[in-house]
Amino acid sequence: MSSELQIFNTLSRTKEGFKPLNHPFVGMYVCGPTVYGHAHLGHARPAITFDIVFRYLKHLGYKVRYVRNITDVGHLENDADAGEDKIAKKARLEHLEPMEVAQYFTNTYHKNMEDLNVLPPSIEPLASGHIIEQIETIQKILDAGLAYISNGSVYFDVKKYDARTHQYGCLSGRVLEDLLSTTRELAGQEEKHNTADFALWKKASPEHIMRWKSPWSEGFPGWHVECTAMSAKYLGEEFDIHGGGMDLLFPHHESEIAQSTGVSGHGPCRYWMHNNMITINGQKMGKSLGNFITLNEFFNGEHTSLEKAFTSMTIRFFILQAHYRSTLDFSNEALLAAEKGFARLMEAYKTLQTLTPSASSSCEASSLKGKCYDALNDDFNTPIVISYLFEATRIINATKDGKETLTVADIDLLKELFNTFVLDILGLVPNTSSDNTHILDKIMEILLSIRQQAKENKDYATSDKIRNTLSEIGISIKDSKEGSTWTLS
RNA sequence: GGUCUUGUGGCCGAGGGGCUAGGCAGCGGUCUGCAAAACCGUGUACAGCGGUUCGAAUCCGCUCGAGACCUCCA
Repeated sequence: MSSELQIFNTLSRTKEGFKPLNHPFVGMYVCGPTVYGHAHLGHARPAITFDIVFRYLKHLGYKVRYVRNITDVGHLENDADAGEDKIAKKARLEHLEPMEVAQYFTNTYHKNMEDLNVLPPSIEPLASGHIIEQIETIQKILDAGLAYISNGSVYFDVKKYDARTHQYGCLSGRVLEDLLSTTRELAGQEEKHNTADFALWKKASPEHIMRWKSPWSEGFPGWHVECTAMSAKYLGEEFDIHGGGMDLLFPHHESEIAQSTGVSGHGPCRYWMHNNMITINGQKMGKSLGNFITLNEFFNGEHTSLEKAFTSMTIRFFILQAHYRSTLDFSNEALLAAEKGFARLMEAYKTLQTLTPSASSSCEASSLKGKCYDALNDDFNTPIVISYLFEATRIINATKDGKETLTVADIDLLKELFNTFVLDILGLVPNTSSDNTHILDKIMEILLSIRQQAKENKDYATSDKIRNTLSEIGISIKDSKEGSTWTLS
């Protein structure tokens, strides 16, 4: 490859060459889901974005430790139940143990991720399993004089922190004075010195069921400490990449920087990466807006705004067709287009295995590999990679039709291109129907030979009946000079 | 109101001072019993108005539109 990996760092708002702190090791932390609901399309974006980062860094030979947390405690709700944990609320409504709810949605999240071919992270720590570490982190911030205790709760003193020229707002581009004047007044804020201060520890109200003992009160950790405590525990006080959705930029990641700096004197990582949002009718798909479609609904088609079910690979391909820092607008039409495009790509992969080599190549296939590396090195530009893969697709199809020729070496090069980029790095795999594939293969072989016989006898009623009936159950037949092939849609 | 981002052909989306992005859809053809697929050909696209420049979709300014964050959110 001719270029080096460049990563867009939110902190500097520029692309920077990637240099790991301890070559060849790379530490990466990504904010995972809060497990109080089914994962929706929005959740698939960071998962797939950082799956690509994870896969590509490993492909480049780095030894990556990828930590992605599960938030099963600590997020406050902004409604009548203020102060009550989201997970606890759901549990009370359904008469379940909070941990039962968390476990249930963790399980479905894992299933969804597996379907999307998202590799599991190296470590997936639970917030509830790291209360002690969070208490220790809070204590260190108190010792540094950057937090105060108020009525059993502990708050981060943003003004004091900022006064030490640490610049609260360096990541999100905010100015503390503006924050102090624009932060909305909410109920239960009288414990804070300033509205911009954020909770490190919250004293639990009597009805709050998720609670732990601490030096300050029986309660639960605040919104942002878990990531600071767990990333430091598994990746050290400074690591390479911290990722998450753009909506977490402020206040979550800004506060993480403040907490880390309070503990160690510097921010937690070298590179901050943020994926953009998936929109629906131009608006962010999110829980609070109620305009989200869960991944399960995509897979089974049971949602009013979906015309049909879509496979997990269509979703993955759809997401990879846009750059991770751009918004991506969902619509049936866009997804249908992704579905067809993906099918064409996978069809070419299949065709590639059956190509007959020639003595010379009539087209230029050898430069594609380098171009794909260049695209990935340019801040993981997957849409550009895909455009080159379609160029390869055109060459493959034309060669099959006898309009272009390829040498054995070039065919091998294209096979390597597909194996490396499509399968390994982009993580796109052919849709598989079941474990009975080989049986299906045999049955189809028989059906196609009967149909061929019928065609030769000009018994088109029979041949069409076979084709149409198969089409109804999702198997499409393609006829060519060499015979008929079939695909599962 | 503050901070940040953004406006590309019917749709989704790259790119980003002079070089065809790509996919889907459409149209015309080749092939085919028919269809599908595949292949070939096919598009006055860069919100508007000014400015800088030999040259702007790309840089700058203004106008208009959209979004994100400021409150849990991927």
